[in-house]
Amino acid sequence: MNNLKIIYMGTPDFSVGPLERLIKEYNVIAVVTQPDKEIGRKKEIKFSKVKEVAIKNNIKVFQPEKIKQDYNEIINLNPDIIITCAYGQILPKELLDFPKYGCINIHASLLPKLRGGAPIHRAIIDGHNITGITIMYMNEKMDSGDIIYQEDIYIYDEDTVGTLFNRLSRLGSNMIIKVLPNIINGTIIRIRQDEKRATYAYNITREDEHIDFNKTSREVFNHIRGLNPWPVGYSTLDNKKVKIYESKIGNSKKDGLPGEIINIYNDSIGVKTNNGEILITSLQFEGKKRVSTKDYLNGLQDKNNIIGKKFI
RNA sequence: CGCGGGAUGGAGCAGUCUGGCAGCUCGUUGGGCUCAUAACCCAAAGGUCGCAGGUUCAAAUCCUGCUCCCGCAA
Repeated sequence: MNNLKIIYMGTPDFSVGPLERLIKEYNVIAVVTQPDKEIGRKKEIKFSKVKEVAIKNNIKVFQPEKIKQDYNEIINLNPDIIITCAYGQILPKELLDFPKYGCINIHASLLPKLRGGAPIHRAIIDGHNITGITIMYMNEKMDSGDIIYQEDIYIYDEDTVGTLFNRLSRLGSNMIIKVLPNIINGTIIRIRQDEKRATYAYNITREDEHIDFNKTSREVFNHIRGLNPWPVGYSTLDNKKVKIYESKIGNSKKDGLPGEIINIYNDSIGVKTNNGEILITSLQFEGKKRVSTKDYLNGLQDKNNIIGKKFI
């Protein structure tokens, strides 16, 4: 089994856990990840964690701009199986058909629900109580191949994308190790996805990051934690962009327009929503650092004059 | 050289334009009040004002250079 030649494809931090486990127990001959991107104000080029792990373990790294055209090097390595995890590109048919044991994907949702690039964010934003990991065969359509194995996990109110990310990454790592022997010896059952029950988790756009206080308190709460710690939801106050990191559901019945600040508490500000109040407990104004709402309030000359101001 | 904001006791900020005693809201410590308190009252400690140089009788404040942090855009 240690002779099994695995090629691993993944890009974000989420992909690191499974990669490390596979390196430990199998023969990963190459890692494929998205091309390096310029990051930040200074346009520094930063390697992804996946790339760093590969380099540290002396594993070859490929970063094709378009794997649809640029896959010969991968085939030349003659992999027995390709395992992907949030790689970010669709593999061409030639590649899908090549490995003896196929191409396997680790996806962070209970397929056919939440196909696409942002399943963890969408699971929280959409208010799901349960999500999980699906290990599946890949085909030419995004996340629609036959299911091999699934495990589920609860989503708690305390969860953010960050915490859920960690748990799902660990779960995915364990699951691929658990199920890989069965894939090799052919003792798994392929289950076709029910297309009628398919839903989609598209990548988060700029517009998706805008917090809409016309929604219910619960929806706003889910929206905020569904974007934390990345990319973080935002709104606008006094013509300044404000990122909103954390919130709680409030219970004030005060009247007001959605987005209006209706209460000031010790460590939060109460903002009117469609059906009540949301308490903002951690935020960041443009040009400033992230602060707790308590610190923000401490810095104001007159706390009370923010009452009635409106998040837009 | 992509655009912009910022650095002031442990935290968040005001003061900079117009140079003149280091200030506010918290936190910390001590004391008081209270059946009690995260509430209230009194007091104290705590700052090379990011770094380096310049102008001035005098610089947080004006001038020059630098470092670090952040928002946008990509």
